[in-house]
Amino acid sequence: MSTPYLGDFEMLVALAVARLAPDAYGVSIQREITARTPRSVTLGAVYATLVRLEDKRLLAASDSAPTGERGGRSRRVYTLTAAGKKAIARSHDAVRRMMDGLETALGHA
Amino acid sequence: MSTPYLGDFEMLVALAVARLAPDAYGVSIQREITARTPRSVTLGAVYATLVRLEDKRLLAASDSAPTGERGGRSRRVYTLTAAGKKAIARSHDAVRRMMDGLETALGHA
DNA sequence: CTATTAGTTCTACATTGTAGAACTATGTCC
DNA sequence: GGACATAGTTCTACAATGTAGAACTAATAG
Repeated sequence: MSTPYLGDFEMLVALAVARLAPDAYGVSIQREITARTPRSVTLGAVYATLVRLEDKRLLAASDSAPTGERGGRSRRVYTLTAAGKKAIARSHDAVRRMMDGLETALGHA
Repeated sequence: MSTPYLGDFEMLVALAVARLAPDAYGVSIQREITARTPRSVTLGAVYATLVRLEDKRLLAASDSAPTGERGGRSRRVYTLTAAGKKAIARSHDAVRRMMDGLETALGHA
């Protein structure tokens, strides 16, 4: 299959990974999304989505060393692959094209 | 439930309805999406999504009179409700906020 | 060695995405 | 009016994504 389109939540997770690089892992991703959007996000949702994006090779993962803080165990850290960046671009592009010239009609100029 | 977030395909269908008003119906919506994006779309997918968006009161439907053309039977015509416009704005906004300042990092300046 | 904390995985289910076949209504032409 | 072509919609069935919450694991502090 060629580069897929991302689901809406996959899109947010992928963008969070891009923002947080090179420190994107489950907890920081959840924090980033809830901080920047009004959307409420559980950790379960984030982790499930990370696994799926990794399966599709849109993200690559590696395990970090423990942090030294109390409870600071090793993190599973994600980065975007080239295919991942392409998937973001394609998905966003489709929306952009459908929105083109529609701003006024929708009332949020 | 307050205004929901749209799935990625729901978003494209809702935007097509906005573009095509007041002539948005199954077939024209499919045409619009395939014309403006590289995404392939079956009619089954479009109709299923229209029903779901109508159930959620994001779209309102009415039946038109037959067109007079050969085979031109009555169409089920859709328009966006206020809640529908809000859902588009909310969904797009979440992505916009997550993308903010990220353009260069993703390589599609 | 017990408590506390950061982090991840598992389980289960709801919603959304998708394709293709079946069906229905309209007009044309003889 | 009845065969037929055509525009349009609905149905059926399943795959992928979204979601919540509980369970689990690994680390440090005391």
